Amino acid sequence: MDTKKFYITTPIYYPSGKFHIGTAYTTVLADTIKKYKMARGYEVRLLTGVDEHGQKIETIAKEKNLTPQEYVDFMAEEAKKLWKLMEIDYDDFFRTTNPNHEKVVAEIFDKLMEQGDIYKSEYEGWYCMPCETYFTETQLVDGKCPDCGREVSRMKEEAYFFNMKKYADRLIKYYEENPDFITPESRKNELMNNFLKPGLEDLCITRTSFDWGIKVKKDPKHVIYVWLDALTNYITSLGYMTDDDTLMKKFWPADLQIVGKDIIRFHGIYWPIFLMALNLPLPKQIYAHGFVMMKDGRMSKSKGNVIYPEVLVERYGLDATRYYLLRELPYGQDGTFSPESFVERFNYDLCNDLGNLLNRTIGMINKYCNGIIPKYNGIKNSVDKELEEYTLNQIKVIEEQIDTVHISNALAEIWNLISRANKYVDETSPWVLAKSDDNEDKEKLDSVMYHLAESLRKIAILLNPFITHTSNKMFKQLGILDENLKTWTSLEKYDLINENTKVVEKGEPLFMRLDQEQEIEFIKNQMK
RNA sequence: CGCGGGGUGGAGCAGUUGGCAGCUCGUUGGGCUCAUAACCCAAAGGUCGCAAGUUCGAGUCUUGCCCCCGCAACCA
Repeated sequence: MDTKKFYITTPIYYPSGKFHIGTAYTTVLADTIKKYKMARGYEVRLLTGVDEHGQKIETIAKEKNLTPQEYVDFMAEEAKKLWKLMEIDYDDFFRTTNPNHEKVVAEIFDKLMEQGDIYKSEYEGWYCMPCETYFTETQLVDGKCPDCGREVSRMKEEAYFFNMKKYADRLIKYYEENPDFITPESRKNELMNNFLKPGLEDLCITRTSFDWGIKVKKDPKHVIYVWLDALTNYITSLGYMTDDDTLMKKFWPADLQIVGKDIIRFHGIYWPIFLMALNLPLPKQIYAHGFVMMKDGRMSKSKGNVIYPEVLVERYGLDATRYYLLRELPYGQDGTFSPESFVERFNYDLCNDLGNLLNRTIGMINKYCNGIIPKYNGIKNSVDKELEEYTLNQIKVIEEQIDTVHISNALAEIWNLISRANKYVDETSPWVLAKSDDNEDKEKLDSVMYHLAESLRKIAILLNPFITHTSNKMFKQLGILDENLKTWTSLEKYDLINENTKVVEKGEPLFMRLDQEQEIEFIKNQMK
């Protein structure tokens, strides 16, 4: 029996500056799905990395008095540091300056050239001399360079083009036959209506105006321009067109490629067409997420409203940061970051609902049961059955949400489960049962304590892919050490907790309540 | 008539195939005391952007209009 595989990718990020919270979001999202799939028994491969070539990198490096290579070496380390801080469990950190990648991309270029998919022509556009950059008509601001505001001139240069038109019909058909290929659906419609239906234009894939990139072998004054270079990382990472393509055979096609909505066009159109040209299967699903917005619009340094992930992780912990990001961005849409909502989610969701549920449960098991979780004794309270049924149903709901990448909804559903358990405490009033000498009440009390402990065990399993540290702390406080009780498959059962499972005597709060005003002020001061 | 998204109680949002308008926070009142002054219940509060239409019935479909945001091709 071969294990089920799952290949998930993030984009390779362009290291033109410090990585911000949006980049962290994409990566945390992918990492969470990886952890979930692993819990469900898949062999998962997660790819992330950096896209290191291009004019902009060349320019920035020059400004810093570094060679482009020195600059990207530095930035690659920065990215790795951040992913280490955020405990991203990637399997390959891909860099487009990888010599093997450079070699294969050049070979792919030749292959496509021979096939007749690439042809030589002329690229024409508005050129800004000082910036050494081409712009399209629509990019210009008042007919001037959008970067420096100076005059631009109409220029032509020799360039290679990819024949997109040839594949357009095939791609349209593929969209129609695979409704879940591009998600959310609104993005698919956007691509279909704006680009595919009106007819694709051929894509310029080389430049001669800069040097930092992969050269065309037979025409080395041409540098392969971003997309053919960057997109192919998803397969060169797997050893495509090398002596050892074991990984390629095993993991391609990708199961889920996560991208930001800004680059969906490239992933939804050019990438599949490149794959068709290479006669490779297309990824099963591409998901475009929204942006982390600020109250006053997009994050930008000029607005001084940028928040960096390190700040949040260092002060509030990794789990709070991951939870916030994953919870705050709705499916396929933008979400808003605000200091207020960060502190609120921390206090209400993490401290009050989750942390307090664990704390009160541990407290009661110590007070009423000498710290031992009672043995499962079936349905004793009128609401036991309802709680069990609700829980089992919620698990299905949550799985479905994660499977369809509705991560925020999945967390909301987990919190419904937490709320249900808090309500259960009130419904059963264990403190009343504890005062009774009646034997039946004693059994009822045992049942309540078991059900609470079991609910928390399940919640810890469900939360594990999202906030692993918290999940592990929960297991520890509950005295659940047996790995078999931490597996996803163990969610099906209700009576697994062993006799003589001893909870900790004094439960440490999972999250300490924040001073609202003080912390909002703190976060505001960190925004630049 | 470029395309897409959005306009729902004070704030932020859900609302699948049309069928009594929901959630979180806030407000007000109550309950409980196991717990991190946490938890639970209840109430108040909405002409669902505007107008017309289809229908027994529309936030949900059609048409027109008004606002906000993003994209518009070789800019990651």
